Amino acid sequence: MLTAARSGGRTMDLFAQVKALVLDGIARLTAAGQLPAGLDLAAVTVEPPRDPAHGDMATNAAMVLARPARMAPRDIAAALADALKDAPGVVSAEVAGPGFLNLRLDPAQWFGVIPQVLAAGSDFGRSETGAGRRVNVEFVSANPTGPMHVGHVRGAVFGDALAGLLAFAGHEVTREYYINDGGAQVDVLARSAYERYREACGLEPAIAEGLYPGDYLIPVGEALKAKYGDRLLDKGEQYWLAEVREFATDAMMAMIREDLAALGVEMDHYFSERSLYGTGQIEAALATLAARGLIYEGMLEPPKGKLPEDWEPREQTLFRSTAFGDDTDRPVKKSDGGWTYFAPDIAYHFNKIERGFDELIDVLGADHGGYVKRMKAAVAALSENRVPLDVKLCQLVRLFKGGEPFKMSKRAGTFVTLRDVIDQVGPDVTRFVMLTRKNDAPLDFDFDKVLEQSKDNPVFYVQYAHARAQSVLQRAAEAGLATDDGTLAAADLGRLGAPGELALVRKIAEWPRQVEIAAAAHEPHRIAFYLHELASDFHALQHQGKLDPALRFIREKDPALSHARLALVRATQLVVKAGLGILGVTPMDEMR
RNA sequence: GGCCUCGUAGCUCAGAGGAUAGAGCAACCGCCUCCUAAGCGGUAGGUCGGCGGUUCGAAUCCGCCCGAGGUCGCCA
Repeated sequence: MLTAARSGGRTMDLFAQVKALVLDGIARLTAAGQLPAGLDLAAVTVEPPRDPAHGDMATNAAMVLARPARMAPRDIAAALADALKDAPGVVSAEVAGPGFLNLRLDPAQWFGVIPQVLAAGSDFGRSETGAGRRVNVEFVSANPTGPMHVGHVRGAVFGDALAGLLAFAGHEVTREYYINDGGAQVDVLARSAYERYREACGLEPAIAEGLYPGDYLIPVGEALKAKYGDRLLDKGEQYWLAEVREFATDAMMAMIREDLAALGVEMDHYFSERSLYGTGQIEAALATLAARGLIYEGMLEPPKGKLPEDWEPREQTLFRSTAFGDDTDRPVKKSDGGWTYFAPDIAYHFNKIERGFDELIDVLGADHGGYVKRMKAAVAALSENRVPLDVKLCQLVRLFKGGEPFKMSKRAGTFVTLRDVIDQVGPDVTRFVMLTRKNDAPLDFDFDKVLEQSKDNPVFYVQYAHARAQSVLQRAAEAGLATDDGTLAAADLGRLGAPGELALVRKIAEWPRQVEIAAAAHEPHRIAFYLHELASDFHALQHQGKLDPALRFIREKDPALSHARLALVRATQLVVKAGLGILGVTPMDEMR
């Protein structure tokens, strides 16, 4: 069974295979009457034990089944051990602790992963768990009123890596950007651009308080002059506002797309908030809710504690989000009759649902935390609980330089844009560092430390593993050894078995499992941490060769052994490459 | 005051309900005639914020406190 390592052309997870063995063992015990029928096996897991001394894999089956089976856990474990001890690939099965069953595998099972990796290349670890599921990942969605600043970078990187991760796990993924071009902020943008237009026409710009003062609007003003000449001068706002707004918004979006491209992010779809207005889509979404009795005219309780100064009770149009777990119902109309931000957002999510996505993910800044419940409520209501919405909140990035906090201030001109970051440290470093923390933990970003070329810097540590593998393969080729994947895949892996080699191949074998765990949890940072561990095992093994030449990868007098070890090196490199690929980081072949 | 996120080694952080809680940095002790020392090994370091509860088993799930940040009708 364990040698049937592939299924449907895709590599299978060794842990999944062993779990299948365990489940098969349970089935045989059940058939033999040693276990009652109808047991729920959902909680049975097969995992690498924390302590390697406990064996290769451990299952909790006996402890999970003890209560429903009304048996002592160690008795179940003993029976299961007996059923599994002769299973193919299993060397021993021992009962331990409160009822763990520790399994030891023939090392050949572990090393058998290597040819799978070589055959699949950097596709090794791709999963089918998401097959047939369409996921929409909405991220960045920065207001189209200026260039992207550093605060947007984390969300951009996180969303893109999450999308890559889900795609690797078999989902059909759409990366989407919601353009907030429907609110008052784009009118402000238009007025700001208009002043720059006046400036381009030789007049003194009047950039009042509240307008956007940034230099990036100067070329927009010049472009407006090129397009309109002086036709917009001395005209009332109603004359030019809509046109200038569209022109400026387009210019801002062009700039943002360039920013994203510099970071290596490419969206599949840009969705304009404005396109929801005047097309009946907001009304239709709210009508859908109204038809379910979820829209009503009513009065809201004032918030607890300190009241806003201008609070006065008012009847307004409300969405009954409390029916879906929100703390209070939420207004969809402002007092002037216009929509609140929430209304088009409801329509936008309704649109996503109607496009047929099976799952929605919104990546937002932590300051939007208060928005999560109502949006989940809206999606649950609109999809009748069919489509889950997961909202991932990204915490702040704290900037440092040389260990000192880096104060940002628009006024002082120390406003840090995404471009500033990319220009200084490059997209690969930026991306990797942003992914070395959970999304909901704050992150420190030190311009000096992230560029440090040492093991203290996880980016270089992982990159170096890839480069070092490349260097070893290069050396081998220079020594006259064949290093193509076909030759390596055919190597006699029975020659492997040193402790460091086993540790490394075990880590490689964990890759498909890590992908599935990370994808299920929507946590790309797990990939970054896994890569660091993999790199560590590889660097350690490489170092063994320094202490004992017999353990070097390249043994010129023993080509067969060299090929086996080079196969391991190459497999490591391919997994590093695959992992970096998910994170959107370019693997380096050389780092001198 | 309500809600959200967080609280793990001196520091920065991992940790799908599993066994004696891990990694990096900092500290201390070592390792290059050598496939990249841009690296590797060892020592030391903990009432997992606190108290209860659920469970065979809790850093993990639930409740209540304490602390940090965010947020709270007509901003997006």
